[in-house]
Amino acid sequence: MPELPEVQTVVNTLQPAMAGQVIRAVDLRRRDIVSPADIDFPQQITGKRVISITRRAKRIVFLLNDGNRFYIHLGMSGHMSVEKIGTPTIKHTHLILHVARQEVRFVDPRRFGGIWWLGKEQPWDTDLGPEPLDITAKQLAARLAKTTRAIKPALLDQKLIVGLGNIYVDESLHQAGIHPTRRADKLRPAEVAKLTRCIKTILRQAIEHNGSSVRTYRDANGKWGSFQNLHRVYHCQGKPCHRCKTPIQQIVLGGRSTHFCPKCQVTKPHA
DNA sequence: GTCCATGTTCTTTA
DNA sequence: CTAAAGAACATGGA
Repeated sequence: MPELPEVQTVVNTLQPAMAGQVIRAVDLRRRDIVSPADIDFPQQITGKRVISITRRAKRIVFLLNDGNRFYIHLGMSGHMSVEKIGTPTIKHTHLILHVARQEVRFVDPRRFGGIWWLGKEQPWDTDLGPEPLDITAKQLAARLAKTTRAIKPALLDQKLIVGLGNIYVDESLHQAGIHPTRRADKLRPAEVAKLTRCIKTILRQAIEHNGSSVRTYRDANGKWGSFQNLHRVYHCQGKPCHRCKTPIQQIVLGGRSTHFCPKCQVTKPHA
């Protein structure tokens, strides 16, 4: 469920429930969702105050008053929910934090997500590329120039740029008029500039609409996002392109379902 | 039963 | 050696 806009929305909805509050009790129902495995996570966070909840890439980062940090990654099926005390738990509820007069829960059926303990160490995100809302066209161009892969799998690579997943790569490439199979290192500077602008526009709009609920995604208050109603290509195969009426196509690229307009998204740069 | 899924990481191949 | 392609992870819904 989670790409940058969805994770940002979850962060935004967790903040009122948790920021400045003490974690009074911790119920970790599956220890194996915490990395590294030898950390006593409940003991580390019980009684600590949550100073801030922020987002880096698709990670939800918690800073505690003792300087320790940890992050939650939602994986494919993870979600957070703020509940009244005693609300019946659903299947696959792995963690319950008792905060103020509420419970903050982490639920993840497929368990691709989890909790990572960071401690107080300074560098912890060196494996991640730059944030898409901050990146310049020049920066993105320099990174794309280093790979011969197709632009779509390149943009999905979190070492190259973070935050984008299958939905927002397809939507961004469509708005930029770039075919997903184009070689990343063969894009022209003007195309990369447009792509950079389109990525930012799409992500900002998606955040305004509280993300895309294409399957089961909801924010921590159980509210659905609405950006799925504004998708131009993702899951729109067969429907007429918004700009040229050509039916949207769906192919498999890099093992991922990929949606694009065969007319608007050119396979070769203009002469 | 089959196929597919908003993600990441490990293994295999070239 | 490196980069890229493919498989794997675990569960549920169509």
